[in-house]
Amino acid sequence: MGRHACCFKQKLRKGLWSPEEDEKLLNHITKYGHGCWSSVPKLAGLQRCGKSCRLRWINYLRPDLKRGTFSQQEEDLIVELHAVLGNRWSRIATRLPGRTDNEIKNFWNSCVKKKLKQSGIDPDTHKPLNEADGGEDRAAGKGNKASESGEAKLAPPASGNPEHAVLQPIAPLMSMLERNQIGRAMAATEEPCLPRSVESSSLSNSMNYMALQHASRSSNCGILNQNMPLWFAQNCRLLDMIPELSYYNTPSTPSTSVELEPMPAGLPPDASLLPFQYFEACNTSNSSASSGNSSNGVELQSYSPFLDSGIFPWSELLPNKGAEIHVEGEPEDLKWSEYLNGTIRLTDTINKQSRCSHGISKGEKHTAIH
DNA sequence: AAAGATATCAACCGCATAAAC
DNA sequence: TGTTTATGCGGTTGATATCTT
Repeated sequence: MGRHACCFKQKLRKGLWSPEEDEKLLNHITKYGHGCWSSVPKLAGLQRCGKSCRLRWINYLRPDLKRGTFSQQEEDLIVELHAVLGNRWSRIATRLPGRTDNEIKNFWNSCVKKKLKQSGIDPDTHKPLNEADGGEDRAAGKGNKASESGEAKLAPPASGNPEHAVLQPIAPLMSMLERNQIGRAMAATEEPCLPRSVESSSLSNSMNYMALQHASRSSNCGILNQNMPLWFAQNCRLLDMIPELSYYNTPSTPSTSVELEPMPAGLPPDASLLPFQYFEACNTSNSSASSGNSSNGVELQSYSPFLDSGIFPWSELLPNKGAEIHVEGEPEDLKWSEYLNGTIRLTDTINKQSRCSHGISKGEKHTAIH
């Protein structure tokens, strides 16, 4: 279809919106809501197509828009979400209240991409550039189905050996990990949204890779410092809380594409909203780990490639394997130790996210109406 | 100060898909 | 069930602003 039917009508204005048009649209929607977009221009007295009105409202006139420059936290979040979701800007935008998909897309294309490249990271694959140039870059190139559909490809260094890891600055990712933002960002993900076919070992290696880089940096000499075991445990644990990442059920097959398991029967409809309930404690060898650890009658998956990739005795790093999660505290104040000790109440996190993404009122209406 | 290069961002285009008929 | 209409999304374009030479 492409162009909306109303766009074929004559005398429809195109291009930048005038202040008068903005006012008309704003007044109309404020009074009556938008209803059917195709009827909005007529009702509002505008010579625009409905599509154009919708876009103008969503990207500019909506009162809950944040505008302004992106904060470092937002930037970090975008990078990490892009690594998981790819170019699904609308999905990413749902994690950044007050930001539009268009805004994020522009920010990515004009700023973040460049920064990542300068840091030696391929913005498409989130891999080191020198690797992206290699054999695998065909996967990221044009004509690649996955690439075109916006699927992110997480593939860290081929070798999981820290000595072989190419240490590149990935400050945004690491700083976010350190601030627990992945967990919070992903906690409200509606459904497992990674492509069904993803290299699971790449995901795990990616995190290993990130961790190793962090380790290298934090020790200033490429040697793990004494805090690393905890750090590793924390982040690896966290990944299992992310439904997109925890949903793989083939922990040990290296470098093979795997099909995601379907949602287990009996899972509550919104179970994917409960990532923290949908994991157990990271010991893949213990297939009975789910027993006695099911929340809402759900048998929890046992999977953690991150912990069994062979670099570290991951499982040994995790205290309270299979700890039941319950809570007491505001998510913002969550500490890693709380994750590890199982003292987080997931619903708090989700409710918080929910509050953020709905009914956002900043009290500040943007003033950019020309 | 002027010209060209680069960055930014609003808006459009076309496709996919859901909903209505 | 097939067709038409409406909506949403991501890619792309073009105008404007800013920077560099």
